[in-house]
Amino acid sequence: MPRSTRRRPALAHPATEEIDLLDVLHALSDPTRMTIVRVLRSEPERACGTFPVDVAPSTLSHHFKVLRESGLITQREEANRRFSALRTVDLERRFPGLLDTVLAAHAQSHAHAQSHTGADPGAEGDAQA
Amino acid sequence: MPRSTRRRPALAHPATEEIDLLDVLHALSDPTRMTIVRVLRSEPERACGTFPVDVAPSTLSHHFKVLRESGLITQREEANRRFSALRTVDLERRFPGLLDTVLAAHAQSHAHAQSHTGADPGAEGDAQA
DNA sequence: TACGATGTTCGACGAACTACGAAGTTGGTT
DNA sequence: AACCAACTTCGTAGTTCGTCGAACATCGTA
Repeated sequence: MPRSTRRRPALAHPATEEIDLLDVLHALSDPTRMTIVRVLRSEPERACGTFPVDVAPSTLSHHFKVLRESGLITQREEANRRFSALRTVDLERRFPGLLDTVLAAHAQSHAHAQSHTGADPGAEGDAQA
Repeated sequence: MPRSTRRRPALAHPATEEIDLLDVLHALSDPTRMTIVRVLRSEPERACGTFPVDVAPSTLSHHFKVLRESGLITQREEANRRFSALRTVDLERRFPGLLDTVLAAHAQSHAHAQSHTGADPGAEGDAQA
């Protein structure tokens, strides 16, 4: 008999004060993970399998682990699904303005020669970086 | 006889519009390189060998190459010295506020339980990250 | 000319990273 | 119970990364 209601080892998240900047920057420097973070910024939470990225489930699982251990996201289990959410409040507290600035930079980075069209897909439509 | 005054291959730098955010984030995610960038923020330029980092010359050279190719720094040759400088203007244009925010975050990241001492070395004194 | 100082380039090596498939776990459904 | 769906963990292949030492290039100087 299990000794508690949670069967899984319980997901490890760093405390807010323990979030390391270099870990965060490294986590964000991967295209797949950047896509995940961008999608997560426009939604409160989302199940792992529903992200517009094109990698195998096991690979995706790895990326979520990196994001979680860097402190960028939280993961919550519900039934056999795992929902991820950005730690916006914690991140804002730890590194004020960082997330906004980086994501704005990424958005601009992808506004090629079409800045006048005003067609910002905003995390929708464009998978990967 | 050399066909021009520059004997070396001439250093390659990405154009401002070509600076890639993920490359920048990756470049900044290394402790040694972050130290270099921090030092460079408080000075207009500096010779390679004068940075407070503890790695072999060849390793340092590698890090400078990564920083240069990511678009974070420029390098200028003078005699047998190579001076590096942050591309603050270009970076501000490409990714407004990014450098300031990241460096502020890093400074905060290292203000442990001593924020009241006012002893912020500010790129001086603490080698590495 | 010879030497020393400053940096770079060239392998090399181990560690870390990204990726995948196979197998396992958990929970809902038939 | 059998099955499917959603993920994770494990093992592994291939690549990239950070590091170093050895050798090389350039410039100023003894």
